[in-house]
Amino acid sequence: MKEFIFDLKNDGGWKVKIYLKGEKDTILFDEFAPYFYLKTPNLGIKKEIETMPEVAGVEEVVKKEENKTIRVLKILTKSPGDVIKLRKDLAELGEPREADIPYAFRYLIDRNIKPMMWYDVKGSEFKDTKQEKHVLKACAFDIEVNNKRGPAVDPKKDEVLVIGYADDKKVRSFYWHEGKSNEKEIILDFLNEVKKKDPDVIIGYNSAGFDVPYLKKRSTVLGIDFDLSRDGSGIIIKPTMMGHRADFFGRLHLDAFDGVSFLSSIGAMNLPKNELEAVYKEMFGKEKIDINTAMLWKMWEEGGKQRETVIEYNKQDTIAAFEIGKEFLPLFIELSKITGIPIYEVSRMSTSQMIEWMLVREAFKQNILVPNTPSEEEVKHRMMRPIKGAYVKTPKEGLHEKIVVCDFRSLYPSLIITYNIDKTTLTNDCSNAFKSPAGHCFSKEKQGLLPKLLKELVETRAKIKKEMKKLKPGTREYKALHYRQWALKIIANSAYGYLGYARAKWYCREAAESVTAWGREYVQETAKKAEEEGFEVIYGDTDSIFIKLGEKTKEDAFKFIEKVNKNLPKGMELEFQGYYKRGLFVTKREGGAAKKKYALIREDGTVEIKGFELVRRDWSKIARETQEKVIKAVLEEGEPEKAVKIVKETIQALRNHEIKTEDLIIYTQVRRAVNKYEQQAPHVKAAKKLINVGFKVKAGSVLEYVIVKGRGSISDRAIPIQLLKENQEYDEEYYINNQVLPAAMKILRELGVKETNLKYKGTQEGLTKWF
DNA sequence: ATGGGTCGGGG
DNA sequence: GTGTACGACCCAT
Repeated sequence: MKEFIFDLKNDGGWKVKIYLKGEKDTILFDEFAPYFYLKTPNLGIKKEIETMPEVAGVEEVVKKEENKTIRVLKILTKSPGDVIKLRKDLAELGEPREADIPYAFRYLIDRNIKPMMWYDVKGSEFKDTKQEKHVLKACAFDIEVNNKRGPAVDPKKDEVLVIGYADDKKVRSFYWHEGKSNEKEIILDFLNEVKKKDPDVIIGYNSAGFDVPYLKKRSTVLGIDFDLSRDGSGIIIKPTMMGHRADFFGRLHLDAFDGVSFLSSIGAMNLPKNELEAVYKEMFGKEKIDINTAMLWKMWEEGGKQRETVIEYNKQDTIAAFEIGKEFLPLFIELSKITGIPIYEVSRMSTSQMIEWMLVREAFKQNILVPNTPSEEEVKHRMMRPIKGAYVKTPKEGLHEKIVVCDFRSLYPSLIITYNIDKTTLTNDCSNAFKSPAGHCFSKEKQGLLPKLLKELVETRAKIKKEMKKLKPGTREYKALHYRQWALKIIANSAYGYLGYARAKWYCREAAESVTAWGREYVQETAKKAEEEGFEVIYGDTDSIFIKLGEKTKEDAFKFIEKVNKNLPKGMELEFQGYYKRGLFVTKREGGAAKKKYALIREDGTVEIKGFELVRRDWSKIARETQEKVIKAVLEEGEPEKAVKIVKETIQALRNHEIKTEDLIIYTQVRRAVNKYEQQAPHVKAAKKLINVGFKVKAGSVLEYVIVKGRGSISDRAIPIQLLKENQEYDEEYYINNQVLPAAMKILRELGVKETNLKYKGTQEGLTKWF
């Protein structure tokens, strides 16, 4: 029967529990022995190890390490957990190896099978078969809870007010109706709705960090069994370094926030805040209602229209989470199929970790003994010695017109493949090797693990791109291929990062250094050629150069690109990236080095901004909005006059106290018990003020505060909005000097505008002193 | 300057 | 899971 692995977990002993989907859903229990290796000079200890109670058997096996053949002990254990114990107990007798590979991963690697790939499954035999499409049923949910006691909501005390549910056909709201239903019933109704739908995927937004753990704990208080699994095995919530993970067997818990974080981490999404409202707008261009969540309980208590607004807000959040989650699902499916890592794991993993698991798979195929993950000490040591990075040409500061940007297509992956750059090919013997500008040699004799992997990724992607050209954009087939090529691109582009990733098993400083050294050479060489051709090069970064056309035309630029390409090695290519009518370039003052900081405007008026964003939510809306307006005005006008006017008007409005409180709120989270802070930061003091009047503030609460006028430090004057009195005056000087001006000056400084020109009223004086 | 502390989403 | 992020920014020194 044609099936694919949708979920799997350790089921105790030597058993893997696998959720198979296909024509019908089945659960397969497959036998698999947990094991690890011991590299030891004394293979004779085999007999002694065999007598240990956790050991099920010991074999002497041959493995490859650093191109040599070695003999190691393969130790089979009675249960997966025994590996942890034994790797500690046996550390004195040798070096435990491959003892940190999760049981389910080990199973998938050793059986050479991947989740979401279709197989002809007979018993526990998996035979490759033609790929079919996945039909997965999805739904989303979102909860609102009573936050009357303050921002620290507690499932032991604060009731669930609304649960929103959405799938592709239906949207429902479960909420309190006095006299009609109670809290227990709305949770049961929600569970019932999920049971009826029997979804494969349950989507939420920060649902692993909040909604699922909250509902589970709240249900315990109410005496309900809150279970979303398909086999009654419950919900497993595990605290992690940051937030939680929440699993239920047989269904995928897709936290759309993980998807957003992932896209942010690879630079595919760049929002100041990854909050649902902003993400939804960015991805779908649609607005949704937003309420001040600190006031949610009040709106609820007021009833009538106010309560309806809360229900509508919840409904829209649920729909937004559903739509966002559905966008990520095909990407994660493809990443899972490529890497062989289950979807939930892949959705929470960095690209370096994905590369690592793919290398582990490749090493297994080649019978190579996998290197151990470095110790924390070694990680620190690696991080202390940064790798010399890419070439960044100090930009010619200020405004420029008529700019052509060209870049090398997949520069780093091309270099790794072309020069066989890898930990496993690094050699002192430079006779039959590529020698990098950094002075390291990489053997030509045998293809390295990473170059092999990368070549496959790049070639597969090229094939897919070719197939896509035959298809109509927008069709289902086209979309499926689009996600596959995207996933391949994401992984290929992170190969360089892996070489310099301090926690990597195949970390190789020399390799990483060589990639950037070759990269610098190609980019600098190209920039030089451009100047020889009479272009002015105003900026260059990693794999791109920005050239100013001046008296030349776009066609001249195309001819130049063609000329460069004639002299590049096979697999490398310079491409035209875009044309911009104007651009603002900045040299980051801090640290002295030139950094990625520019804003460009296209002919159609759209703006591309790099490096300016005020990314954190502890900047007020007024500061962020002013900065955005300033950038746009400068690029549109080509001079700072309009931007200066905008800033001055904002400052005047602040002085006149015309700015809404909403635009002044600074959001910061307290991450621990408030009395455990050493530094009395504004949000800590704000939290203390709340506690003093009886609000509960716990680790995890987000403080919303405004800096008001009065005595003492900024922290002393940070007032949580719950305690803000009507007509209480905000500290306009703080908002001018610590928020609006720093934000605006990040841009205007580059155009010679002085802070004093913006601050004081004399407009005429200011305008004459720009340059 | 540098290094240690803190943050992120949700209500 | 046989595992525990990470990069940006703050303040204090």
